[in-house]
Amino acid sequence: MARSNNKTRGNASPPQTPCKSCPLRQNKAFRRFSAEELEFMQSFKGGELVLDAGSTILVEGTNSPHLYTVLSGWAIKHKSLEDGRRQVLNFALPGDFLGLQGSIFESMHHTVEALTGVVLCVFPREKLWTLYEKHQGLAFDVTWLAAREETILGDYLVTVGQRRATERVAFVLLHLFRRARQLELVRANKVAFPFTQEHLADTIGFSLVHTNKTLKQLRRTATFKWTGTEFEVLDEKKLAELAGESASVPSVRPLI
Amino acid sequence: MARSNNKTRGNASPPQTPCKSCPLRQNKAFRRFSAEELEFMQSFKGGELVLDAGSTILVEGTNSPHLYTVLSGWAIKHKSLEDGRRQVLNFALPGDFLGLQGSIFESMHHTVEALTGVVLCVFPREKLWTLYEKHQGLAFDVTWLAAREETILGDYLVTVGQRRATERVAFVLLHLFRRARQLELVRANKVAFPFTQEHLADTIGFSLVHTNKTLKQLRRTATFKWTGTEFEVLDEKKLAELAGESASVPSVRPLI
DNA sequence: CGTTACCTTGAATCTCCTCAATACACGTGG
DNA sequence: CCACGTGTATTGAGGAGATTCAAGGTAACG
Repeated sequence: MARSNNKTRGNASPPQTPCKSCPLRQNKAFRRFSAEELEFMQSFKGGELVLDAGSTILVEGTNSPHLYTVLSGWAIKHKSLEDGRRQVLNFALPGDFLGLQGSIFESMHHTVEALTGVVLCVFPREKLWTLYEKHQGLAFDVTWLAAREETILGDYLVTVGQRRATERVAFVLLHLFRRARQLELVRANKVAFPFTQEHLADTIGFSLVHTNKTLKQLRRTATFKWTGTEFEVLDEKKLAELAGESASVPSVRPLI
Repeated sequence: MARSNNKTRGNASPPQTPCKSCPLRQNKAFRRFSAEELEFMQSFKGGELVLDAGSTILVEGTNSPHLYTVLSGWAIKHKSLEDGRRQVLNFALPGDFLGLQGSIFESMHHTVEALTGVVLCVFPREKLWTLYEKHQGLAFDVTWLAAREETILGDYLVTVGQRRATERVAFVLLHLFRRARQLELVRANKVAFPFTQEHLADTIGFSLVHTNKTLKQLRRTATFKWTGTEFEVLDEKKLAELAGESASVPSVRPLI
């Protein structure tokens, strides 16, 4: 279940990263932008926002004048019921785009919270329309990102609705591992997972206790280790089998 | 659980409906298109496809050269695991857009199946790019539709992950009732629901038997009637309370 | 060195699943 | 017309799976 953690501290205007030399764009997972596109992104970008772990980035039911791209760090998207039950919808990693719903509808339909310290690129949402008018390639990219989110939510819905306990845990852990690997966050099959068993429980729709017992059972398969923050995959093939079927992680993607 | 039903019969080129006089556009729920937009939609539209109930419209893992808009009828979007377990992701009603994933990724990530006879507007996907280039308003609409799908999937994920049995059933029934009402398919609080308890079970992540028993329990609240195909709401406020919290149905939407 | 956050485990209970049987409506072919 | 098969809805019984409650353990941090 959720805990309340409402601090939102952060620094505006830290040392800026020019889009041309964006560290994320070095990664082959992101499609190459043209010079004009990069120039536009630079003009679109209103600054950077640095937030501590635990900060709230966007709030369900409210509206932000900004769109964000995660430059570094992890965040979590979730929705809550009145009595405190909480469902994690998805995780946000570097390159992920946040706040589109607020620019399209009257308000956000979920909350986004930083799991680690994060650096966000900030875009004023009133310029989103300019992007559609002047850079159709980027407009298509925005649609791409929305469609990808839809795909992930669909995979998670299948997981929560149909998979059994060990499958659910294996599926989510492997999915996050593979996303992290695509972003070159994995070294020697190890990656820092900055979330707790409670986050995992709220992702797969189980209680914390049952999630813990399922993890205990899964550890006997010796397909992974997860101690403290470090997650290590020992037998990816077998873990993928335990997950039932793995979620697709597109190999090339846009970086708005 | 799923049954296999692979017939795909249909008639191409039936009497065509010109976009200008599209019956759906009479409905105030859809935003008004400019003359140029209507003209483009007319040129974008490649024809109409009429399919019987049970027909498969799009198949997970494959790719279709077409995009579709539902002109009339109901369809269901679902994903299956190898052993036959099936998760319904969403329902498609008139005005809903189908096949975007196939135009953005290598293939569809879910299957779409007609629940009733349906009439679909057919669009060649290679012209989607022209839409982005020439009609940014429509491009934004495509993004809007993708974001709306994301919102609904998020609501369903919360429902399956966190709500208890009666809440799940009430939530989905009310959500579909309200979507149907927006499309003027509801007369005297009654609407034809063209799906079975098995479809509902696969939507909320329960077995058919347990779904049936939950329905029996819910009927005692006298908030609705559901006999045969007809669904009638008797006490919407109370039903909404039983659902826990209702999903948003945007009041104005685009019709691609 | 106490507090806090997170992880772990056991016991009792309840929710939900599977299996199995029955009932009903409908359409098809004899 | 009736007999039969099929799809859907309903109900009971027994057991697997998940929840809640409760307690204890460990590492990090001031």
